[in-house]
Amino acid sequence: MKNKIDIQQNEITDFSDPCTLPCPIERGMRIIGGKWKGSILWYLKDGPIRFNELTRKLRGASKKMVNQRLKEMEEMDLLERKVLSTKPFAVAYEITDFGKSALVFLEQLKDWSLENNI
Amino acid sequence: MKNKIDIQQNEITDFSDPCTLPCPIERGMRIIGGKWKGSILWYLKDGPIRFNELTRKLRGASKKMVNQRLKEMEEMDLLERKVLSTKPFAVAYEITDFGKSALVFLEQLKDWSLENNI
DNA sequence: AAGAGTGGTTACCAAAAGTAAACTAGTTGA
DNA sequence: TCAACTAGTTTACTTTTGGTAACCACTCTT
Repeated sequence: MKNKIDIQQNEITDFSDPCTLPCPIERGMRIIGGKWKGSILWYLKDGPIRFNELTRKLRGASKKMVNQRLKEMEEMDLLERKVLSTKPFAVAYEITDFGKSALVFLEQLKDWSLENNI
Repeated sequence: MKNKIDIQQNEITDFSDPCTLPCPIERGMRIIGGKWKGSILWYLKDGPIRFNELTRKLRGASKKMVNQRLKEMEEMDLLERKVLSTKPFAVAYEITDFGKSALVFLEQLKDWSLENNI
């Protein structure tokens, strides 16, 4: 995870960097709000999932996309990539504690979606 | 707001249309998750705001962007555009009940951001 | 009359994001 | 040996997004 820059204390205002955005909602959205990110985290909540399985669940997303998102989310410490020493080898993606902390509000988003027929 | 298509009952799977996405989290994200949308709604929660004021608050967003987002959000019934008959004329943007219903989880997102130093 | 503020619109351009399809390389079962 | 599955990577292409800057009509202040 990138270091946060305290925008109260200095004048760095590079708005292309999510960490310098003034609004915490905006900063949060840049972490969790990307295309597919929320869904991926949601699918991971019940246990590790393997790459192809995840791609199938996220119907409509290409392999490249899924892989890109997974890499980003691993860098942000939302999930972990684990290579299983099975034969043939497999890779499982597992949610981290930080990732789990985001589930609270993803659950609310899900409820909001369903309640409002979105 | 677009009509929801019941994906349980038919086989329409146009994934470019948010409404046909299988995951409610993904559908919700397409409504509220865009760049600046969350912040705009958050700034509107304490009362109507005028265009230029909003643009100034959203430091880093261009007039064009703000206007685009406002139009989208008006179409989605998240907010209302009201022309005030003052001289010179002014425009105020006001949050709707539907918009207010999203504030619950935006608040959670804000807390999550602050708790995790995002 | 000039300058600033209101709320935008427009044109142009660059960069980012997303897509399908082919390809890799190793393993396994028929 | 061949097809299929694992987890991707690469390519080539199209689409979307976003940014700057100029412009507009109107009004108010100086």
